[in-house]
Amino acid sequence: MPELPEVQTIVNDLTKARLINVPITGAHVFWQRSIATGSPRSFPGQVIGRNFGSIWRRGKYIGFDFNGGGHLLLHLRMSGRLHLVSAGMRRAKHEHVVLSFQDDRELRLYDPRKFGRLYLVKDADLILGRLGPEPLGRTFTAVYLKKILSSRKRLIKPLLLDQNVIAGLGNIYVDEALWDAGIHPCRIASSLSSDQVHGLYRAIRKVLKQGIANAGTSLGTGKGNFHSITRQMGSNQNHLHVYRQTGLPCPRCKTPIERLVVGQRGTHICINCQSL
DNA sequence: GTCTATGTTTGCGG
DNA sequence: TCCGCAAACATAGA
Repeated sequence: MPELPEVQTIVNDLTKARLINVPITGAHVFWQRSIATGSPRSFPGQVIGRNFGSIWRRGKYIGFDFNGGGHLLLHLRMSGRLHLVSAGMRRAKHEHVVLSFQDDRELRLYDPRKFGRLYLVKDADLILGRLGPEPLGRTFTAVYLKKILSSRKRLIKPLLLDQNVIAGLGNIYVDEALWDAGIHPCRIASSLSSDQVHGLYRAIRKVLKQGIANAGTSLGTGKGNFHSITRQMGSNQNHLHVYRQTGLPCPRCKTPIERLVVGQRGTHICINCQSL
């Protein structure tokens, strides 16, 4: 579920919440498989008494650096969220891991589908080492994108979703970027013209920046939506051009948006703007 | 009630 | 290398 803009929104809110340097006084694991490294039973002992020195994002991972060394990494996968609540709050259904802080706040991993994972590691590269560049970072340039695409025979959409090529794109923002650049998701990556690669490069950065500016995309109506740590919803769902807009007119040419499946993922396109 | 889709990643077999 | 599929799960929506 959370892609780069949603994860960045969470990290921004965690930063504002001033959790840095607040000692961890308790840790409880209610769903063992949420802890992906070591034994879940040893998890509390490894974090209690420690505190975070910084909180950051890499791809779709949230990173917590411990003062004194070591990292706690979190991937929210499909349905994971973080809740920051006061310690007195009754534990809600699906809150599977709880970190308690000395100032009576608790950070809780809420994850109905239980795919989210916490990693406790000495070396973050163990988990993040294979990720591609940050699409909003300095190493992600149009030249890099052109080089990557020119050697690949895969379809452009599954390639953009590959975290080892670019870190952080997911289904929503790939559909939006391809529409913005006027590229069909089934184009062979190496077949894009130089102009199309440049357009795609700009589109990727544009849709991600817009997603962050809007504090993420919160789809649907129920409590399953994306929201940040204080349950604040994002507003980017009001600015989508094709994603889940099936049947609605294309904002550029009014052709109805169509839904298809590409690489087993629901895909939304304007067949007029994104011809094959 | 039943069926299907779901924003992610990994690992398998071909 | 690449692709398709299944699995890890629960819930919303048709």
